[in-house]
Amino acid sequence: MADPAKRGYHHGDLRNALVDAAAQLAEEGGPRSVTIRAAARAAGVTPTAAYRHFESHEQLLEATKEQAMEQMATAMREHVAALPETDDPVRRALGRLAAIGRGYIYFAISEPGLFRTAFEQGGSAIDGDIFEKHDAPFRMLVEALDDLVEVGYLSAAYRPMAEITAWSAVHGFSTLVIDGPLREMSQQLRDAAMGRMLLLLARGLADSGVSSELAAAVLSDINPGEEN
Amino acid sequence: MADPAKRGYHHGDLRNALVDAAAQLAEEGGPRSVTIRAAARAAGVTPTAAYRHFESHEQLLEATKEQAMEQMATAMREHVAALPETDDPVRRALGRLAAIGRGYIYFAISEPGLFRTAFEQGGSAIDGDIFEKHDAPFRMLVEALDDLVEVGYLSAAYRPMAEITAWSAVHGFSTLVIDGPLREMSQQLRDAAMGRMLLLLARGLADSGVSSELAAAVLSDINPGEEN
DNA sequence: TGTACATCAGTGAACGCGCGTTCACTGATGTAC
DNA sequence: TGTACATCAGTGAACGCGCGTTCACTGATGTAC
Repeated sequence: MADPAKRGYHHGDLRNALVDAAAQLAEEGGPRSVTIRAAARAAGVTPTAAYRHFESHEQLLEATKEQAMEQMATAMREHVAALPETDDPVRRALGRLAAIGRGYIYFAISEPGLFRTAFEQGGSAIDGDIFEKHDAPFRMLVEALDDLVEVGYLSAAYRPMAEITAWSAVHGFSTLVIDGPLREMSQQLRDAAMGRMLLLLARGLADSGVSSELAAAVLSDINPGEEN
Repeated sequence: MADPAKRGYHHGDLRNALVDAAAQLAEEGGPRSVTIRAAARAAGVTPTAAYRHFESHEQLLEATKEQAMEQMATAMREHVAALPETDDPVRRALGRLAAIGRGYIYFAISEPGLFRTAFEQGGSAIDGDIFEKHDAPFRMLVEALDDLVEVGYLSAAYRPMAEITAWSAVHGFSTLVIDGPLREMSQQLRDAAMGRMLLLLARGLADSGVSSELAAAVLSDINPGEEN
């Protein structure tokens, strides 16, 4: 029954097959391409069959969004994991923040269809209290910022809502680059712009006692050109 | 012939009427709602008639985007114009940058459909050289940053590509708030978050010689609660 | 000032498309005995 | 181990929808004489 190789009249794992197909569609054509009919077609099944597993088109899209978000979180974690080791806790914390940002941006650039799908209007909101941090990528960001405080780089006075600023900058950069007016930038210029942005962000977060040369040093430490 | 009140068999100003109708549709339902048929319907005309003025649906959408962008530029200019006068050139320049950002964000919040339409995939790109600054809102930003250098707040070393950082932060904030996970934030929290973001941005841009208290002072000068 | 006529800006009907969704159905599966 | 049968997961045909676009057309406009 749980044998995925088995394909007969009963599919066995149609729900997952539909979501995978939908993610594939999203990857190629963004959220607009995610339709019940197309997903069913790709899964080799009648459109009606999809209604055994999803009540409506909206539910399929919702599931696809979640999958896209998971793929994004995975990509980000890989960036963090690839960070070179260091004994300096400030460098480590700052490097981690930058890696999170770069992971986010590179995912958007390499998988624009999935990125757009993940943030299509009406995803899960961070409701009411911002501290109910339930999304994986968001949680990573929160932890990185907490780390920066612990380590003495970010003063407690500037900590509140810092995740929103960091997130806004990185998210805005991503969307301007994939959909917006920065679309036709060369990769070289784009990487440079990203570096400047992460640097200004790090400077904005730095405690007054911290030299801004530190941020510049840490950020230039990490070679940004190895990806995509 | 140019009498707009005249409505007979010949409309007289159908192209503009169609774009206006399309903008109205965009305002209500975003770019997806902009269709030739719906615009023609709203203008009281047959779909076919639209083809006298636009070659395709895509052209109508393009014209609608431009209109949305113009409305946005107007809203931003109003924010800048409403700035209190001051003799301190640094305060003036910094205040102007913040007003531009607030204008951008408030437009997105009060006219999300138009905002989404303006930035729908495939707008006019800032091609090749970033210094071909042909978009009105973008030009405002460039000028504000140039001002900040002239006035001694932003050092020349951090000037290059600073517009991208500023734009990214403000744009990202806007989209996260209208479409993304910050959708359900209270207005109060949202305004506070925006204030923090503009403050961190101003700190990131500040020359090392400039006290970060200045940025805080300038930004809190401007009462952010009067709008929307 | 009047008229013939080219041009222009609309109409109305129709096409094919892919979509979401519903209906009555049927073949496959697994379980009770 | 075999069988009857309920349940489950599909099929296939059909619906109505709004869309972009094209066709042959016609009424209104403006201009040359």
